[in-house]
Amino acid sequence: MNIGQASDASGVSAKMIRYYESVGLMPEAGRSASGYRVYTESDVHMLRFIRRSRDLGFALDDIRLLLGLWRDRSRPSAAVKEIATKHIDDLTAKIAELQAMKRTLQHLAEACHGDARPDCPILDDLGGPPAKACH
Amino acid sequence: MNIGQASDASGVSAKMIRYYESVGLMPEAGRSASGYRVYTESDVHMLRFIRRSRDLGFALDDIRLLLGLWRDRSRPSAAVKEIATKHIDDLTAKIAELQAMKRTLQHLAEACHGDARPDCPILDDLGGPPAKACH
DNA sequence: GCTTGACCTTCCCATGATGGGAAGCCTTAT
DNA sequence: ATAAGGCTTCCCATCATGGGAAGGTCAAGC
Repeated sequence: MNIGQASDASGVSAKMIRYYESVGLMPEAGRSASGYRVYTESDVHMLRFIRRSRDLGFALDDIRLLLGLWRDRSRPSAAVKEIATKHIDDLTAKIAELQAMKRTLQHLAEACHGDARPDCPILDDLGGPPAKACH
Repeated sequence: MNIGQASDASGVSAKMIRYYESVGLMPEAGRSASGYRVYTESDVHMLRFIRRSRDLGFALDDIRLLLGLWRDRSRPSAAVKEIATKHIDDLTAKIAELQAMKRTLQHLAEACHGDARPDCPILDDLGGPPAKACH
């Protein structure tokens, strides 16, 4: 199968398939006589694994580890869970950060008339003292 | 005031101050006889505005607009509120995306023993069919 | 005056994951 | 045989930030 078919079958763009190969996430693909990359069902399976991992927000470095554990059929599940738990913690922190931004902005936006008048608590806050908005 | 002092006073790194100038977010700074950038209190004020805006997650392009409105003392507050509201919507979408990842990962992690045994629902999901985890 | 250390300058490179596009070769169907 | 579409590599761009090198400047102490 050529890269286009592997892309369609896995949901990973051809561009990304080449990139994953270049950074060692995928093994070097076989080549046809004319130099085209050739993929097997097993490769497509691995690409789907990567795709799903990316969809869950794992970084490529994490996926590298996860792929290693996936291949190692005697891995301890604790090793996998550890990576996942760490990622959950990262997500939790990121979510909290974004929610804090959102909360502050909502307070400011609520206080802003949003009409033709120029006075604006949002700009007042941005330009004002480094005091934190209350909540 | 030199760039180091402006950095300390604004909380924006010297590296970033130069960058903001290079992309036109800050006006070109004045220069001393020897070529050092020279900053005024007003510049520091603008840098703090940028800093605060970044802390709230605004992109530099948005900050460019916000700075324009800040300077324009006859702006309609609606213009400011529109930018803020759009950003709140972006944050809301991003938060939802991360929460969906987190939820799925939590279900998977709960189902994983996390011990020395090799069977692992997390890897099963990643390597399995593209079916969605239930919730 | 001269040295030293802290500061400043510009320039290049790296990040992370992805896409765009060009120039050129290969394959397949008409 | 020709055209269309797929493949190759290579370079560039994103977005905001930091690291670091090579070299000029300033201020303080001797």
